[in-house]
Amino acid sequence: MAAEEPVVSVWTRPRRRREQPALSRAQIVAAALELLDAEGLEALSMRTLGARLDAAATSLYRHVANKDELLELVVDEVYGQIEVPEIRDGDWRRAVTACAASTRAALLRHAWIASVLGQTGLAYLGPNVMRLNERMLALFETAGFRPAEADRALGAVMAYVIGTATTEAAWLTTVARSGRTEQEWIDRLRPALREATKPYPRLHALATAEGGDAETSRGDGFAYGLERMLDGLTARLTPTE
Amino acid sequence: MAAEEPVVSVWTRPRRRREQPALSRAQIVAAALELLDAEGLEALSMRTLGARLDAAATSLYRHVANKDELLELVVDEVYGQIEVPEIRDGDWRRAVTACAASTRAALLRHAWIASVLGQTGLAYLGPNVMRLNERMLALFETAGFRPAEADRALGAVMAYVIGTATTEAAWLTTVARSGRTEQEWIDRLRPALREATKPYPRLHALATAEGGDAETSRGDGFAYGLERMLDGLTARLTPTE
DNA sequence: CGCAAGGGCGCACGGCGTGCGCTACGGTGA
DNA sequence: TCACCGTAGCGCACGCCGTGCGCCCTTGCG
Repeated sequence: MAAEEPVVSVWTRPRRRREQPALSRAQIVAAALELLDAEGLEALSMRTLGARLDAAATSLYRHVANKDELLELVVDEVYGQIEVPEIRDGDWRRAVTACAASTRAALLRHAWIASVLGQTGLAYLGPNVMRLNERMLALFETAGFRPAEADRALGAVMAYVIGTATTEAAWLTTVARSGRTEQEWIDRLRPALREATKPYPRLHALATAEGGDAETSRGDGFAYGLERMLDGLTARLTPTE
Repeated sequence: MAAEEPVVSVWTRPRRRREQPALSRAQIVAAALELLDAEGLEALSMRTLGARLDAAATSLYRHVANKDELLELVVDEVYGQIEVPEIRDGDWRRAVTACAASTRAALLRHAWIASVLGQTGLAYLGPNVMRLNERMLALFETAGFRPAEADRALGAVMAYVIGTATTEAAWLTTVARSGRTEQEWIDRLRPALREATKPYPRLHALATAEGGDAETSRGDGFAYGLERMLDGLTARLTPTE
């Protein structure tokens, strides 16, 4: 990583091609994403990011206005990883469920994003976010919702997914900082939890109950709430009376 | 605010009373909350907070381990503002709806919290969070859910509320930074939005449609999703067949 | 072959969180 | 009454951070 001998002859000097200016926005965003995934949000500084790219921190500012803008770009990159399947056999629930799972997976794969969503929200106009929203909207309209309600329905599902994933991501970040596996961390936390929940009988009962595998338990919880939300939305499409 | 003449005689020197040690954890948390509400997350530094309390930054560390811990305390304080009503006439939906509205209101009243939830989540053991969870759990159990499912149901509703409120809070933070009212900001943004959504017919239609009052529209969206979630949960209590 | 454009960088500024060790105050036992 | 000691408050300093400024060198163009 350290720079080589500074003495370089004219012949060995690396020639920088202007067509590939050694630094590009795409490269910077990719490196930032990699660093964030590997070391978390607080590890991302313009200096360390520059070092990863063999560049000075200030060089980045030729390609990115500031750190906040860089984060917006990285977030949009993550949204680009979310898949929206086509509806098969008119089964829109299956499609929405798959899309929700893909979103949750993307957010958990990049758990640092939970801290960033509170700043950017989804209000900005990144191309991947727009494309994603358009496709999801199409999905709900195909399911039978009129445009205005499709928007509401999409918002409801996404709010649930984001709420779940945000909470999970925060938890996973805490676990990761502890340097242990999720199960180890839980086992280690359990005595304190049992003690702390003593004044609260219902929480205490839950804390005492056996939990099974932590990861699948989280997945089940996510699926449960999503099912309920979809049940409620389905009822809007097929009035029972 | 500036310190007075440094020359003080023995007689005029202010006497510090040990019974009220000039600084207390509660005071610090209260001042931090005030500062966060007034100026946002990035305005909170240990130095400025100290200045607000006529104290040096490092003095705060006698009462608080570090800034992260301080934030946890403030978050718990906010959760203390959430009200959980009793169930009247067996109408648990009304109670849950009121509780959800109270939660949303608290989160929007302190919009900076959206950025912090991604770090702390709800996994920590603050007394107000515990009390709140216990009472909400009781609410769902009274509604008829068996304990394990009551936990899931509560988690689902809270995830939705947090997801909505987080997104709204991020939006409100952006608006606040612009120094304009929400409506002004929307009107100003609309041309850019219309332009950006051109390649996406469905988004474009939504962007072009008249919106009515922004704040009530947000409230309606929140109510819509919550209703759907509660519909889905209700179905679990009263199997149709 | 000279020149303008612009990418990369060294430097510096002001601000951050926080560890360390000193000071002085006030309650306590002799 | 007085010496003592636990502890709140603070000044200083360290190593980070984001980022503005102005210089230099490369490069493609006329």
